[in-house]
Amino acid sequence: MGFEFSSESLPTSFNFKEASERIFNGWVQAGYFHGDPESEKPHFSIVIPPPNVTGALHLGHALNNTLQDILARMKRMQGFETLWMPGTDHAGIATQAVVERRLKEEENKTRHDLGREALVERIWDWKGQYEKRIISQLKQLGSSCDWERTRFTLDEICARAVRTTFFDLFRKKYIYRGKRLVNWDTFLQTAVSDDEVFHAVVDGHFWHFRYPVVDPQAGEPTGVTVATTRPETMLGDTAVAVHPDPEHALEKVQAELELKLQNASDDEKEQVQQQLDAFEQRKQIVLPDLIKLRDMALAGRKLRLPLMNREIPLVADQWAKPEMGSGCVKITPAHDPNDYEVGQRCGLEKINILRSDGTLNANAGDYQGLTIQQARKRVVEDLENLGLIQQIEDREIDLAHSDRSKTPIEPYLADQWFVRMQQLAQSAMDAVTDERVQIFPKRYRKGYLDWLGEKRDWPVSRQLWWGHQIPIWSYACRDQADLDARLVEIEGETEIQSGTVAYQVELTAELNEQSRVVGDDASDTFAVIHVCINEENESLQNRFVSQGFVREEDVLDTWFSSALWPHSTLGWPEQTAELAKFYPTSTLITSRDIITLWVARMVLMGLNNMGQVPFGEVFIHPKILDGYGETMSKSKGNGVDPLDVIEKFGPDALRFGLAYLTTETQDVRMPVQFECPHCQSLLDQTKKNRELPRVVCKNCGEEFKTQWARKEEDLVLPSGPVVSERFEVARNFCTKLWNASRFTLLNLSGYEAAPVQQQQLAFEDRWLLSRLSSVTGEVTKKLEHYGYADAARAIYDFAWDDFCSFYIEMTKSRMQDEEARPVAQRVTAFALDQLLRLLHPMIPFVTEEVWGLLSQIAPQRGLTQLADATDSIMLASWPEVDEQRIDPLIEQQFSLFQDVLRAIREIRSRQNIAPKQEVEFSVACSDEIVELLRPMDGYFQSMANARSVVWGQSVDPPANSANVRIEAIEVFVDLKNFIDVDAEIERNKKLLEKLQGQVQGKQKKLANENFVARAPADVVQRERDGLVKLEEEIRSVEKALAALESQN
RNA sequence: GGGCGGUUAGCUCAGUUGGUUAGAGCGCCACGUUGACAUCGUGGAGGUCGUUGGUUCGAAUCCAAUAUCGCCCA
Repeated sequence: MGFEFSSESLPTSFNFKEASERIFNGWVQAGYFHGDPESEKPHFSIVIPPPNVTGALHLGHALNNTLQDILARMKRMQGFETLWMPGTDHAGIATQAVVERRLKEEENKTRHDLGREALVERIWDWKGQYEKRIISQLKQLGSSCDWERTRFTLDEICARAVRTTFFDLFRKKYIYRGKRLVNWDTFLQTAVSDDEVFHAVVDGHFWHFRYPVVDPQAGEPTGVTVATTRPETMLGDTAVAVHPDPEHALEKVQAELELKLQNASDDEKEQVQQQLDAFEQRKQIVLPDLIKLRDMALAGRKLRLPLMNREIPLVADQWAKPEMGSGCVKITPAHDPNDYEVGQRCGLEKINILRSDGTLNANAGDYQGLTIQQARKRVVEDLENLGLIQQIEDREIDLAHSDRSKTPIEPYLADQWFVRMQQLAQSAMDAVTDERVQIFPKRYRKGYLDWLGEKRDWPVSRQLWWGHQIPIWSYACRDQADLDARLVEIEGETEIQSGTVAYQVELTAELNEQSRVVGDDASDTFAVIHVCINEENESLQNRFVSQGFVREEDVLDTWFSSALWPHSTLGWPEQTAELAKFYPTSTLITSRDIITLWVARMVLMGLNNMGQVPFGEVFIHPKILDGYGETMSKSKGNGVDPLDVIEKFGPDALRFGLAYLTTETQDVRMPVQFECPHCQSLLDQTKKNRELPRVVCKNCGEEFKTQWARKEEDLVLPSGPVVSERFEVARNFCTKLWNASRFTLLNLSGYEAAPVQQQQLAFEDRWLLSRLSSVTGEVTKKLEHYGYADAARAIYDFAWDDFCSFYIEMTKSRMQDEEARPVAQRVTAFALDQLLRLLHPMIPFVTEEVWGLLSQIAPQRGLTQLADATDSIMLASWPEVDEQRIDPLIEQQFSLFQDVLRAIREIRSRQNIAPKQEVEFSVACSDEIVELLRPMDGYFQSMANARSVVWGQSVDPPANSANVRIEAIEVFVDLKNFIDVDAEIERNKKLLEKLQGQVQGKQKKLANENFVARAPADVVQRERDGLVKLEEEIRSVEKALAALESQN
């Protein structure tokens, strides 16, 4: 006892720099983040979407993890045994590409110079560095992950899960090998997935050339014209296509144009008409030939492919667009995705002309060994010499580039392992359809279901060294006898019999039947035996190798291991206590761009391996865009580093700011600024200055460097971090909370805990407790349904407006009153206690700090039941709604008080009355309202420096007065000494005008027979009542106006 | 080309089942600093809800078309 805080001991803002690490380490050391599988409590578990180890975290990660942490912290307080499983992802291609690029830049070496083992070792080094950095970032954010359990998708536990899964799928015949057209990065010599490809428009050409018809009949065209942006691909052409029904196809296009003409505005009409005329003209010329060619195609006629001098068929296929070019199109199935489809439909050969390094192979004949660029030039020259080039157009081409190497992508036919999706996809669709997995917001269901509905087999091979190497050993058999002999041998293996090894036979003839690929490695293989081993077993593997089996070099798609994340991290395939306790996990929080790549695959793998969905709910959160609506990225220079935000505003502000922005429908636009290192002012980032190596501060004129600084003279400048002022709101809120807490702590001297009787409560106490209960309910409900922004707003408004602006202001006088003080202290301490708990999930650091301070001076708190404060706010229970305390009547009455107070303040302000100058006011209102408001007299004094004179039904306004009317209450402020009569007249006139406008609107509405007859009775009545009130109001304004004018 | 979402105050966003002449924060303007807080307080100005058409007694809200921006898929 006797302890008290002095204003000197409490600074006026929370020093997060000093406190954050101390507080966080305290939590870790106490083991509060640890999920106990032996616990009896119900579980709440969540797996982190593992950030990839390519680089540091950005603001999107900060958002993603803040949202998870908010839930985890709330659930812990609600009494759930909570596990938030952390970890990182190896991100195969992305990480390998980064390391390879550095290797090239710094040592001018390729991966082949280093070899597989050494490269992988380097990538592990990289991973070590970045994983550390990422985890440190997550911790600075306050993430309450169970750090002792941190996993990595390539660690031993995850590797075992991958191996077990792959073996299982292989045994079930869900894994098979096939050919597939992939996006080939000739620089990195690997396939890249579609989402690792970006498109860029480049200047190019469109070459038109002519293929002669073999033995043309009389009246037939002697050749066809085709066009391409990649002339060298003609070496791999296996057909030319013409539309099967050119007449109808053209009619359709014409009909569309005519429709467009009908609907076109006058400006556009002319243009559309021109298009239509040109179209008709073309049709006259092209159509007869196309019909002939179509007939020739159906008759099985051939063309002669120049340079290669081979015959290729003319085929009928809808891919040929009769309205474009000549209406015919060359088909290169092995080097174009659309042509590949045509090849499949028409049973064409697929001739691969490329080697993996981007040079041409033996199938390219004389052009073998050239690069693509060289071959392009030569092919064009040679065709030119043959007189077969008809036209060369300049054209902008949309060209696919590899995101990793920034070089153009070549479509390339490669051996790939696939996962058969038929059953797996169906199971994942069913899980969402029958709501075992619920996706929020609901609109994302459609994309998930549509994508899975295609049931496209999943190509899982990646031509990389960084990843889970595919556990398959293959043996190529020369002939049937060889195969038979091998099979006998294999069948004899004990491991085959015991089921730890499985095998498949791939007959080359069957494979060719499916894809008919002509490659440069065409061998005399008769069949291939693939063996898969269920777990790492060196001696067994060596045995197969000694028998001539060769291990598959490729590794698995990263998503294969991520797909197992919810159960692999818990120890599967081992039946661990963690798995039993925490699987299925409760929810998954992620971003929308990986719903298909990741979420869908986790569902189907979870079902396959565990027989249960991996999570019951999925929440898809917004994306963070910059002020121009562009996604943030380092390459644009508009990326905000969460650590810069933490440095400037603190972790709580970062978190609260992000939660405050997480609405259901919107992505988040976040205008970005540079922070000047010289004067700390913020400079708006523009599309221009975000690309500069140095920027001049508009405020102080000094220069600072950006991430683009390379030159010596730029590098010496101090750097200006990229931040966003959108976090100011949250930072100010944290400071506000801190200061409200500071006030409370300073006023708790002599606090003694004791139960508070209902009748001891002051009017404002009951009001605050009522509001607190409502807000508790709202915040809880919103957070439980991912309504982060709503929850943040509700608690923000309550803390700032209700608690600070009203409750604390009102307790100031009670705190000075010996008699009223104890109850005021108890209620304030309780309210602050509850407020801290509600805020803790969003702003954990400042709430923990205040919690500790509050517990020093008020170690026991409560209204009816006293309880000792827990050591940490993390151990405190989540506030419960006390229905008994919700009192709508009190809230309504309180808002009347607020209205009157606001009216007095408004009059003071518009009359420019100095705050120190006391005013007198009178209130005209019913007796009931007098009853209610009179006890608040002192608060009008303390909060508006106003003294009441008369209350009641018949109040004569003072001669010199200003008035405000609120519903049935009219407030008059006596202005004896300081009235600005003209201003007051002006204001009343303006008000009168507005009111008259409103009356007219209502009168018009009520005069409308349709409205009166058809609108619901209560709506009509409301209009009538409103009209009466307005008319009363007008009368009082007119009265006031008359009084004022008589003064003048 | 298909799907999804956005378009409300200078900026960033709310706006529940259609029902008084649309809200918040920031910014702006005015006034204010001897104790919780200038990272603050009090007050004020500011928008007719992208456009067009429709449904309705009544539309920011429902429907259709259209413009524009973003994302995903092809």
